[in-house]
Amino acid sequence: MTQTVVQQPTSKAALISVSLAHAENLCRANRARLTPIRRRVLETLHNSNRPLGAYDLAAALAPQGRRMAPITVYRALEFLIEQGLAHRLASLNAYVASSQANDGRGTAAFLICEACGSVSEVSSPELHDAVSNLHKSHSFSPRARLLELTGRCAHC
Amino acid sequence: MTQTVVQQPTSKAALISVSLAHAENLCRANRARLTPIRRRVLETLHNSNRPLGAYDLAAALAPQGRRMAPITVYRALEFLIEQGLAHRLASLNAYVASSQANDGRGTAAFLICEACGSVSEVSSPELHDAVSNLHKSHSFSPRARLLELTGRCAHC
DNA sequence: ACATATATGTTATATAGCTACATATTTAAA
DNA sequence: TTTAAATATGTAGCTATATAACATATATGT
Ligand SMILES: [Zn+2]
Ligand SMILES: [Zn+2]
Ligand SMILES: [Zn+2]
Ligand SMILES: [Zn+2]
Repeated sequence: MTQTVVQQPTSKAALISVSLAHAENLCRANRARLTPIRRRVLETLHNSNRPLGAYDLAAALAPQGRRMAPITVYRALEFLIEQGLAHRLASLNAYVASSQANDGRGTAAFLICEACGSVSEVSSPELHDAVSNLHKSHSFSPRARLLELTGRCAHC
Repeated sequence: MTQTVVQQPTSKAALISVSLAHAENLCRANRARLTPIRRRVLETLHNSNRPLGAYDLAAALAPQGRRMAPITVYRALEFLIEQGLAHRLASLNAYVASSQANDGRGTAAFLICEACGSVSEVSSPELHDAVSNLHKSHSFSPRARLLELTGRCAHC
């Protein structure tokens, strides 16, 4: 009996369309509106293999030579970040799409490669606990966490 | 036999002068030059009970109405950060003097209170290990760590 | 005293993010 | 299904943060 090995849809395009579908669902569930502009910003972030600045996005989202008004991009980013669909990297003044892989795994950190510019979102229960204990031991009520580690990735 | 309880020099002014003396020693050891400008920037940071922006420093360091050239402040900050005497808080675009208390205790994090603006530099071996393991498990060579936790402090 | 490296002064510019207010679109109520 | 309210976008100008480029001054080592 022969077995057919089906190629899983792991191409970049396929992964992105999965992410966008997830975003649609999430927003529907939250009664939040993933408008065309917001969707295009998210899509552009997913299509990029490195973080994009707000003005990069503004340029990417307008036709040749022109550029979308920066405020429009900032408003879309604010929405996406609120929904947990994107992150701001404070050390780069740039933005990335959230990785599905890290959903609901608690405290996430970003590994930022200075050589190739790539960023990966990672987490560990150990890290989550350490941060959590740090809060507790200082009676600090957390709202936002910013964990960015800069250096060289495995490949560089 | 009577015992004289000597008041320890724990006033703010005394603590600051200890910190500045430490800075002098450190720079001497590193053959780095703690020039008057750099020293004044560091002193101003120590005198503040909250982080200061570069332009705040520029205003504070020039006589009434005038302001030091921003680039001068940025150059001084760059020096202080290189020497480990100050930190940049990326989530605030602001700067703080390093706490002596955290010297050589590995990875430090900052607890930033949104209500009162205070910042404390904290650490734990647990946090240090968690970050360290995260690096290792992703074959990532770290250079800089950015750990900022925003919320409400014990007092607020 | 000289040469070199380091630090500061001066001016202009780049980059990032936001305010204010008008218009359009969507949603919910009447 | 009008109407009203809430939400989103357009447009213009502005504020805040950070750096580039080049000249001058000061310190350091020979
Ligand atoms: Zn995420
Ligand atoms: Zn890399
Ligand atoms: Zn420190
Ligand atoms: Zn507080």
